[in-house]
Amino acid sequence: MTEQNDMLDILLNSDEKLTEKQQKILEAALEIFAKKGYSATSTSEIAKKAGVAEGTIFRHYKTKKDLLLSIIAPTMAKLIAPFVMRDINKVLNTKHEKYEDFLKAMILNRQAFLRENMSAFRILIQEIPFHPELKEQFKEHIAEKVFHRFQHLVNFYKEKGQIIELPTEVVIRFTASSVFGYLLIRHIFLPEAKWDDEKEIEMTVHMIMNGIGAQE
Amino acid sequence: MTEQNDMLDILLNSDEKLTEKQQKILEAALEIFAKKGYSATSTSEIAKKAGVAEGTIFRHYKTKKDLLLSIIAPTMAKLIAPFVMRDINKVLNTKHEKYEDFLKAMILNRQAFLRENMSAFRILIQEIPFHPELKEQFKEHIAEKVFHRFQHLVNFYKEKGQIIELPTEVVIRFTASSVFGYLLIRHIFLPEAKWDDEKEIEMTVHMIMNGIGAQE
Amino acid sequence: MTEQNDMLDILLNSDEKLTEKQQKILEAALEIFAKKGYSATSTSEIAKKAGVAEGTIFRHYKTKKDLLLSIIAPTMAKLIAPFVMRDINKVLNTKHEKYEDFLKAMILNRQAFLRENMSAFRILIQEIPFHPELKEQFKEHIAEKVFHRFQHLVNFYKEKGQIIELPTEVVIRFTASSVFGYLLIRHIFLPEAKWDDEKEIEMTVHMIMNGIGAQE
Amino acid sequence: MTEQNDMLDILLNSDEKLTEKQQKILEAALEIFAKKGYSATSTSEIAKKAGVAEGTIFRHYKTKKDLLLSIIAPTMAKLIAPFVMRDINKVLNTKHEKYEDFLKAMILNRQAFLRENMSAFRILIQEIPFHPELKEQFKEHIAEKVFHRFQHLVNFYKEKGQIIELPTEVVIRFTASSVFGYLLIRHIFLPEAKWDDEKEIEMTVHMIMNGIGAQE
DNA sequence: GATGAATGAGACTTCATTCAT
DNA sequence: GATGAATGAAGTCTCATTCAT
Repeated sequence: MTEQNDMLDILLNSDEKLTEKQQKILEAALEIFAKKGYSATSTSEIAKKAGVAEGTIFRHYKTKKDLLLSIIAPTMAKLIAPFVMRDINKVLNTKHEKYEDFLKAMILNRQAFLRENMSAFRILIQEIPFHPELKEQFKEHIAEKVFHRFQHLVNFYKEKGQIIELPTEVVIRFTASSVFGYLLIRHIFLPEAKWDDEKEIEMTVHMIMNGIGAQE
Repeated sequence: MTEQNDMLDILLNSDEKLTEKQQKILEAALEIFAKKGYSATSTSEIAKKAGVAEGTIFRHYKTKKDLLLSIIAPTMAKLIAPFVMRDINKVLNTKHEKYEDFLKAMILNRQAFLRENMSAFRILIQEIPFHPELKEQFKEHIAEKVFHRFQHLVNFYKEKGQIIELPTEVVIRFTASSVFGYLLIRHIFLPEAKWDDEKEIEMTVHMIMNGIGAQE
Repeated sequence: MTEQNDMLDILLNSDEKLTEKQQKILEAALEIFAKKGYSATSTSEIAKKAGVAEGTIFRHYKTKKDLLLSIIAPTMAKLIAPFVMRDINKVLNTKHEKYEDFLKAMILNRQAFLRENMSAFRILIQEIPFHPELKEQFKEHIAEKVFHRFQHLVNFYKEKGQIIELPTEVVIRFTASSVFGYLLIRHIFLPEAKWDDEKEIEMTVHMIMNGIGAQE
Repeated sequence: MTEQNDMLDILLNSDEKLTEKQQKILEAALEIFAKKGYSATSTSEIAKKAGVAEGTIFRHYKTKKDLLLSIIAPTMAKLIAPFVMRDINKVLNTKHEKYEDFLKAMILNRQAFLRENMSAFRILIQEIPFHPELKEQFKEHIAEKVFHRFQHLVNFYKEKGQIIELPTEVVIRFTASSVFGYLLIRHIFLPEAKWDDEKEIEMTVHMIMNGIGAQE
């Protein structure tokens, strides 16, 4: 309960109550962190791009790291929101009769999120390796929750006879790999190529289902 | 020819002709770069860990970036070596009757490499996003070569009727995602877990083959 | 016009709008550069003498060279100011009936300047040989302008029959050599000797006039 | 006596007994010191240009400063040689009936020297201001000797009635200024211009003689 | 709340010099 | 005699952060 409320807090509070300057700072940091990495970015550079004085940054964020967290924390939360908040966003719930349909819905939903949060997402995956606290936080609060939810889901579809008898974690890993593989290539490595998203997702889900689906 | 010789040069020259101190420097840099990232690592820290004077680093590597490249360049080369040097390493060649067998051989081969070059590999994937020249170099010299080789391979097995009629790049993406997904989780995210590699690879290849294999 | 305004800008802006610390830095740099030369002077030494943190220097002057230029540029400008700004400073204009009078006025005027800007002048002549851009700037923007003005002046007095028929540039070189010779020995080589400036200038001008003056 | 022998030593020893490497080092240092100044020149740069190892420099010259002195000391000596060694080089002796002839001979003689020792001469005048010992050495051992010799000369011609009644030091300063003025412009400031040396010297001497010569 | 001058620690790098080979 | 790897002090410059205005 409390945790979910924490999450809600983060989700609802972020992007609100922000001074215009604060907004500018966040935007500038977002852009530069994503491009050059946290360590290689100087606060003076952020200040310049944000059009504020150097001191102003530290009025709103006690330290440079604080600024990083102000970007990463809400992004983490939003990234996994659909998997955690069961009553709010029903898009990904077990309403779907088929694992296939669930996958499609999930990919579309998260792809939409990615599209609007590319920079923040980049920062998230680029910085996590360098900040043990972030890594820990990610594992404990994020990865495991999503993983558990997925376990339930996969088991659910297994019982329905839609997924073959492989260890659940293997199924999850395979599914996740295929999905992330597509999303990363699509949005990070070759974002400027022309993509027929619908068809690509279709094929991806198709291969996944072939890979782990039970013969009907 | 020349390109292959370049590659050979890099592969054979590296790790040789190195002063003892130089070796120490490389090892120290390798370790710290991997853990904290290039930008967050100071040359004084490297010097201390290597047990040399800070000036000594710059006798061997003109700049800090030079030191980074001295680690990354050979790693890139070795990483893709089996895909590029057709006559030397036959492990991955089309001698394999089945795509399945090829996949297994490749995974085992590259997994062995990863095991011995984890730190360098981490640095490679962690730093590429922050260094446009590296990114470019990676795309042009590395990714495309490997990709082309894979195209030939996949087409070869397609003609043999072992792979279903999906766009070649989709097949490659799917295969690569599944394989990298396994390797990353296995070696980067959860390296300390106990893994039955043989079985995991077995299952991974199995799922891939289900996903894209033609029904016999 | 524009050029004259540039010059005016430099002349009027310099020494104004300066922080107290900035002023201190300039003074310290001035003194040490003059004594030890630009290259042999360290920024830490300047900081210490100026009583500021070393970082403060670089807040005001992007580089050490910048600091040098902040000293040299205005000095160059002021040095030749009377020769360039015809309407402002009439001291050296052709109001003088005789070349002799013009010379005396000029020497006195520039000697006063030198007295108050010895260090900067030293730096100017000591550093120009080592900085090609300065040399170029000096030649193009300074030397030529002054030279042209002198050509007009000498021609003017030639037409008046006060100067014998030698090539104008030879007359200028001779005059300049004699004047600079006096000023350098007086202020640079033997500044601590006792000088009767009025008499020395009298004799110098006398010799110059004998050297190039027409017999009346 | 001893002093003259010292001088002789320097003159005769220099350029002899030099290893090939040593010669190379001297040449390299000469060139770079002249261009960039002593302080801004690194020993490694000299080593590179000389084609020797860094250590080799310090085998021959205990310190970098030693290397500088090895260039400057003989140059100083040679520069004033004709004024000091009365019996060896008679070119500039009082054999000349007229001050005018003496001047011409002297200018030609020293101009020849300058032409062959430009770099060393540049270093001499560029570095003296920054090295108090050099300045002292120059004043005591060089300037004064030459000055005294000149005093005798000027007095000699004064007595002959060839020079007007001005203080001897004024005459010397005026003569020296005119001569150096010519030589500096000719060889340092505008060396690439086309010069009719004979005519220029003619005019220069002419002006000097007008300036200080007695009417016959 | 916002500014930007000031800071001092520490970043990368260069340097003159030494010394084992 | 020559080398060049090694050094550590010192060089220039950047940085995150503070604080008086």
